[in-house]
Amino acid sequence: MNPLVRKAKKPVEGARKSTIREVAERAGVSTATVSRILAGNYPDAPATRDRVMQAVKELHYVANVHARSLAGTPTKSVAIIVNSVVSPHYAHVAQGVQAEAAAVGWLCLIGTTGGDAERELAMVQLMREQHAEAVILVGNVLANREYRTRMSQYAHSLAAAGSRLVLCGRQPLGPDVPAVVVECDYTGGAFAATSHLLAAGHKRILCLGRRPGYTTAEARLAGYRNALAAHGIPHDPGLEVEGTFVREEGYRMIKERLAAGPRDFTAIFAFNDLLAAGALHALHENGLSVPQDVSLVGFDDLPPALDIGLTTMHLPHEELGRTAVRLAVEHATHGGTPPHVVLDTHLVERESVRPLESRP
Amino acid sequence: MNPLVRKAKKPVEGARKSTIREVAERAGVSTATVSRILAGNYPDAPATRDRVMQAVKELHYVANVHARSLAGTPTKSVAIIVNSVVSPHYAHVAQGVQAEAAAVGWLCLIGTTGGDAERELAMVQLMREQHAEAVILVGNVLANREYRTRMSQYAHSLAAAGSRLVLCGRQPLGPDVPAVVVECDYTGGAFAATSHLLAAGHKRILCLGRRPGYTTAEARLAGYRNALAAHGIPHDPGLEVEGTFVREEGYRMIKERLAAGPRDFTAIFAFNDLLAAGALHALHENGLSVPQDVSLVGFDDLPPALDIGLTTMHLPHEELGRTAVRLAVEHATHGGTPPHVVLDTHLVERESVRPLESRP
DNA sequence: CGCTCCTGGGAAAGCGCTTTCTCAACCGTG
DNA sequence: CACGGTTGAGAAAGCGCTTTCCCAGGAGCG
Repeated sequence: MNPLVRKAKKPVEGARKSTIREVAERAGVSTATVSRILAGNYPDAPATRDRVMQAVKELHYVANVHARSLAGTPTKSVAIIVNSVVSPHYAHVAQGVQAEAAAVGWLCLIGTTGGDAERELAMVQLMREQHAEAVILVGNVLANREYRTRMSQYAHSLAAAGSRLVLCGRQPLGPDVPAVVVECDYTGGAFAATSHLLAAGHKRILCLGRRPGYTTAEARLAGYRNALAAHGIPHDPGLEVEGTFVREEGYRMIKERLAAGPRDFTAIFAFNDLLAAGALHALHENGLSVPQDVSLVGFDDLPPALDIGLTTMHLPHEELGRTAVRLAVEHATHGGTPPHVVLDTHLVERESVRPLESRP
Repeated sequence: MNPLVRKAKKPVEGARKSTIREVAERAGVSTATVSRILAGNYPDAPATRDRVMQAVKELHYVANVHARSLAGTPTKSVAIIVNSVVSPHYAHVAQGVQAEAAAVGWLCLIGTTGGDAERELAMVQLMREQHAEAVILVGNVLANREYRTRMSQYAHSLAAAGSRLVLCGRQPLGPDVPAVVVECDYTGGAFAATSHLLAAGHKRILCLGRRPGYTTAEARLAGYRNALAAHGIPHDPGLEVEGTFVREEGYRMIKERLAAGPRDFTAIFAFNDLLAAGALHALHENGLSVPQDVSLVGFDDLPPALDIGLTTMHLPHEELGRTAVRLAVEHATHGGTPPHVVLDTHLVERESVRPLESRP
């Protein structure tokens, strides 16, 4: 049933958790009384109350969540599933989710997939078993046919169980799939970033991070192309460099390109800041400086950006996470069609762009 | 009882989770049979098996973890509590924890404290209710008397319940407190970092991040002082700058110091990379460059380090997390005295240190 | 052919809690 | 002093699952 392994092993010592019965006995009352006093929603005599609290303290008693859940006072929780926690974008979203969950007293479960669709599906399944109020999926994934089908199924069964699937920074699965969607305007952002470069007079703009089939990459590429088109610049596929969204790739892309022949671009639009950082490194190694020789724009406005003075598109990462759980909660409470919100992005100007001098 | 709020709200629609009984009825068998077939640990007739699996599929059935836990097949989980997920160090540790947990099929719960001891205690309590196999506490905290007492109590009651408290990158609470400890050799690392600067001929070394009462800061300060002493350099309290471990603070420290008077140091040892990044920024603003004018060493070897070419102490962040859960598991299985391991650190040389020219 | 031995599956007893439902005691009133 | 209205607390019924314990039927044996 469950695709994730579960090894069974016995603890070596007979460690025991104290039960409500033991507390009741020690306090000389019934379990019902203990339960009520702990819940604090019932008239209670101070004397009894004290005795119970005393027993609780002495026994280090904590209620068993599982029993409590079964009996009708479930602990709410929300699950977040990301590629990796170390990637700044995911980390920020996770932070937002965690913060918002904590604010309403919910627990936060977390799982990572390493970018593997198979593991992601398994994680969703696991979280479904946990009866999380919402399962939040963040970011990039290769959205092929089979994946969509399976994920739609999960969305449905999650919804049938009163939970929600939340897609965060990811395109909707389809019109009839009951999934909450919260994303940023990637296409618009990419449009703005590219336009910024175009406004500075750049015409040969390399873009880094093309990745067919991956939703986030495709959205940015679309924005890039739209901007070019809007400025009447012919679109050159040779300027669209393929690769994943990691630092090393940015480095590789530029290194290889500069090694391959004379420089045929005056600016770079990197699809994320990591890529930009890697690219910058490669440029420096080739004696090129930013923005003197090459202008550079990133996407994300995450930690590396500030350190390298990168002009970049700011994304409301943490807000993405917060909104995800807020929306999930609201939707679970009020019902209706699953919301789909698009958060805005804006350009943050630092020191990596300079107008292109028009040569006479 | 529970210090965290729990709001109760009713879902708007009658969303229902299917139960094992419904599956049993649909398949025309008893619940016992369904349970056994799902567990797969019992001889079963293929025909029955197929009927059951069919029903499971049709009903989108997933077992209720809570019921299952109660009935004796608990889902194991491990909880990690950090200041914040966005801080790279915590993120890496969390990644390690998550990965290791996933490897043994455990669930990973996460909570953040924002550096507040009160919230940390509340989180431990919450995780205790969840019956996590281990509660992992990461990093810095103001370890005052009251905090220690309370945390020791939690350690004891966690241990009494067959769980473990794991302190990650934090000093032990005391000899008789049943807590697993895994940390890095901060003092040794700080010693090495400072020695590296000393070996390059620097004698006036500013150190950034003094913070009395905070264990991690104090360990680094001790290493710094030890190194100075080992080289017979008189120890100047005026060179120990106080502040928290964030970028802005590093910037502030250097900015204020340079504004206050002539530069009285030739090198800087920052207690973490964020501080170093901030300091670098301030140096640049003052027309000082690294390593030409000032040598700089950081601590952590986390993302900003690579981008700014920082020579720094490498810490095995992710390994810290992995070890934490591994140790907790082992200790829960085999018992004995709680282990205490210290992981090694090493210097990573980049381009931020240069030998001091001895002026004639 | 009568016996034991497997194999497959049902009944039912909990796991630890919450929550009706019930009831005893006690209060103040007319 | 009898009586309705509080207040405080117990008994017991589940919540959804796992797991003994138990039993029917067929295979294998002497």
